[in-house]
Amino acid sequence: MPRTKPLSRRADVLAAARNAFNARGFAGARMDDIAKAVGISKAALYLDFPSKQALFEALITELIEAMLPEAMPEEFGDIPGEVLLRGFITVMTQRIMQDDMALVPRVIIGEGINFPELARFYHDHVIARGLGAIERIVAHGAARGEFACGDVPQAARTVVGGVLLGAIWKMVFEPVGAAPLDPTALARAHADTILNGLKRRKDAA
Amino acid sequence: MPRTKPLSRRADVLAAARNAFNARGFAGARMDDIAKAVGISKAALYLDFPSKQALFEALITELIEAMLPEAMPEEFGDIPGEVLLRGFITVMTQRIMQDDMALVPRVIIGEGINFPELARFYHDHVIARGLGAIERIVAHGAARGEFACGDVPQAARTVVGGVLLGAIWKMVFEPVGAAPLDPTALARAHADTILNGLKRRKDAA
DNA sequence: GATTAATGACTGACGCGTCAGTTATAAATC
DNA sequence: GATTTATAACTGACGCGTCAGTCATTAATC
Repeated sequence: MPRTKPLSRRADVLAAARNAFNARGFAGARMDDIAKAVGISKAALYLDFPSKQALFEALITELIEAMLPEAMPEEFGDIPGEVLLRGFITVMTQRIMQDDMALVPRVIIGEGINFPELARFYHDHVIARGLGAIERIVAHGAARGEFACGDVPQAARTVVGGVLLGAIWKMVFEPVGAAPLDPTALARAHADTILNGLKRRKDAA
Repeated sequence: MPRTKPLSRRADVLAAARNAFNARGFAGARMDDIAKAVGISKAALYLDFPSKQALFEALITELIEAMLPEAMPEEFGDIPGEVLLRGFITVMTQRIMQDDMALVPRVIIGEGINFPELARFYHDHVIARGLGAIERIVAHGAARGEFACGDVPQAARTVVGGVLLGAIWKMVFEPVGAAPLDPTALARAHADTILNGLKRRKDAA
């Protein structure tokens, strides 16, 4: 009927797809429902996306790209490692627990077997880059004499693990009754634990 | 009177189901394939399990129950908190990264939306109990003057997060090319980071 | 009237679950 | 121990609903 297609429609479709895949998973989501949510027919979806899988991959890829950390500076200069690490944890936590982003890790974990390219993409662009950034921060702190760390790569995994658990908590356990986690409080406490450790310090904190 | 069915068959079916759900997810797994793997007809499956969903739920529930930690002692006595925590992290990591167990967290995360009872069951019996045990250990260490911790519940999440990341790494990222993680090394380094923190200690470690 | 956006109706494939019918075995009977 | 009977275990084939993807057609615009 109408001839001009609104430029915003691709975004509308992706938003509806996000809701559908979020609520039912890839297999459970129906193209008809996505179309209905946008207010168009299912056939019109296929004018924008060649298949359900393509729509899903486009959605997740765009979400991942929107979540990517901006490039970190080459040199950290005089900034203390503690400041850098706290900042990184805070930003990462806030980003990954944002309402419209938290589904990404869950989807990657849940559907990664059926969509290995997505899992690899997420690993290469989010996980590996996040780990790399943390490793650089820790190395920077060690060079300044602030930090002492035996296994930097694994310490970076400890950092990422706590953040990831925040997203999983929000998406998997809160819906079934677990107490909500506040991203800010989580980030601060997580950073505290990782920086100071559990063992009592006889030196000044 | 009638012919008797082998007692081991239920276990065979569950093993085949584990392979199928592991490889293709709930929606992707086919009852026919599971039956074929066991060497019986699909209809025979329905003599043991009333539906695909029931089979899936039985499998995951039994896996969770097999993974449950034995009850912890009421009192920790004179055992140092560091020893308890290292031991707990090691056991937890080894258990969750075992070949036939690692699919459980992935499945809970991935299909939890469609199976809220399973998500709740896993939360209540694995996550909450694990967190509780860690909190008790940390509180024990704090009472002995070994530990100092501002936010015990969140510190427990930092511990669990690193372990969970190990399982996710193994199930999601290793299949797409990431370097394998050794559970023992992971557990030790994770415990090191959490106990000592990244900041250099002026006191003796 | 040519072109393009859009759709409702349709199809093909797939896979869960079912059922009428068969087979194997244990017990009862001779 | 041979024969019959009873019955649980098992199967092949198929019904049925669902849903991704297609197509003939309509309507708007130029």
